[in-house]
Amino acid sequence: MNSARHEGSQIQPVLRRLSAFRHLSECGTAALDKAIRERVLRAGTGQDLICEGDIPDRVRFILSGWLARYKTLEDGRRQIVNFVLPGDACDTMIYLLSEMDHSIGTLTPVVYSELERPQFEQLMASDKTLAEALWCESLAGNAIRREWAVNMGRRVALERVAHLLCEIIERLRPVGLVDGNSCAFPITQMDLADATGLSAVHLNRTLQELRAAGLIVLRERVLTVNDLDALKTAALFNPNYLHYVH
Amino acid sequence: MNSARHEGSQIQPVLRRLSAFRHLSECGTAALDKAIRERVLRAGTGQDLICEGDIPDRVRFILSGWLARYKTLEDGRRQIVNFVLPGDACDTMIYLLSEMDHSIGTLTPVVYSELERPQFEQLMASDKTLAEALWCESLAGNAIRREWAVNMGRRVALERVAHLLCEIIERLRPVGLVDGNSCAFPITQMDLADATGLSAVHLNRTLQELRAAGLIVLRERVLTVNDLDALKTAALFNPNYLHYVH
DNA sequence: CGTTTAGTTGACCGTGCTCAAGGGGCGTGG
DNA sequence: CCACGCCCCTTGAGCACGGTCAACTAAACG
Repeated sequence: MNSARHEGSQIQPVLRRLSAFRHLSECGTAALDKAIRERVLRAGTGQDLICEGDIPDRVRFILSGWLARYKTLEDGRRQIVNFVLPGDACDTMIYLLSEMDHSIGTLTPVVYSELERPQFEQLMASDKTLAEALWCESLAGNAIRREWAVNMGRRVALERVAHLLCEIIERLRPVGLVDGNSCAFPITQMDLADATGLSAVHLNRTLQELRAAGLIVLRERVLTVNDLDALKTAALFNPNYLHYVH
Repeated sequence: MNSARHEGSQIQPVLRRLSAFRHLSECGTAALDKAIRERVLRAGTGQDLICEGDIPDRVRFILSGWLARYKTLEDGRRQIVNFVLPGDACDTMIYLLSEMDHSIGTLTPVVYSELERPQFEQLMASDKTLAEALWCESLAGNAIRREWAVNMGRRVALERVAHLLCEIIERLRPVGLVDGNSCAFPITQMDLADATGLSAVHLNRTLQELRAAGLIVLRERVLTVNDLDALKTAALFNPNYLHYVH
């Protein structure tokens, strides 16, 4: 997370992520670049960018760090319904809704850019491929949520955790955050538990099972997967739902 | 399901559903009406409108009947990731993606309208409030999927089934398919099980628990809920995620 | 009238949860 | 510099929620 020092140059993840959906024209790239640099902010771990019940009036792009969309039940049970990773947008057109139905909070220190509605609409109007890429990003987010429903409804704990790890790796790869077989993995087991619908205790045991099977190495906030195909097989992972074109 | 006899007049559900998000102008209503009547089709129970892997090239509006979005794992486990009810669209802008990541199949006989991409884009361009309503519909579908993640991850069987029933009622109500305390409920327990991530046996027992508690009456394909507030309390149901404006 | 599909019930079992305790790393304050 | 507290991870024991397998009934259907 050393991005804070030169945040102006940290648009890379967004460009790389959107490029996974559409080849961006120079004009679109320039417009995006300019809009994002306009207002770069940062937040520490455990802060909410926006809460359930708030009125959404702006769109954000994540430049570095991990966040979670989550909902909390009255009695405290928390469910993470999506991770938000560098390059992701949250959310295209969200200001059309009158109220947030979930919260978005940081799991690590985060650097992000904020666009007010008029700026964002201007951006969408500036370039057709850029607009399409943003729509695709939104549709792909939808698809991820569908896959999570399958994950929680029909996969057992081991498959479920393996699947989530495969997804994270395949989402980090196009934004350049996977180095060989490893990637930074800055979140806690509690976060993973809340994302998989498991208890923290059982999540811990499931990770140990994955380690014992030689499928993952996870320590000191670094995830290493030496045989990704084996992990994908264990997870029944099919990457089609990520909708990358290249 | 007697809609087949006079399908030309069955645009009501779509109008009513979109009106829940934005007041539609006369011009928008007329354009929508015209576009939908152009090509009305029907399908029997158990047919797929589109399958995982297919290339999406058109948008559909459901005029009557229930469908499910679902995914199937290699070993046959099925998960319904969403119900598609009368008035729903599937899906705004879907043709931007190169391949379907899930299937959409009928659970009952269905009457629907199909729009090719150019027609749909023309429709979106014809009226601003209509376009916004369609976007809201899409964003609300997103929100429903988030709530499902909470449902499957953090609610126990009884709460989970109760929550799904509350959601269905609150989605059927604005399209005029709730009559007093009752609505047609044309799907099987197997479908409900696949939607809640439960086994068919346990779903059956959970329904009986809800019946024994006096929370629901479900027989002969009709669901009656005499005390909806009690059911909502049991489900920890908060309707904010449906994003209805009126 | 036979066959299929949907719903129901029982018995048994296993995955994953709860409760509880303890260890290690790290930051903070005395 | 050390003590303390906090957060995160780990482990054990017991149990319950929900799954699996199997049989049976009732209704729908051809």
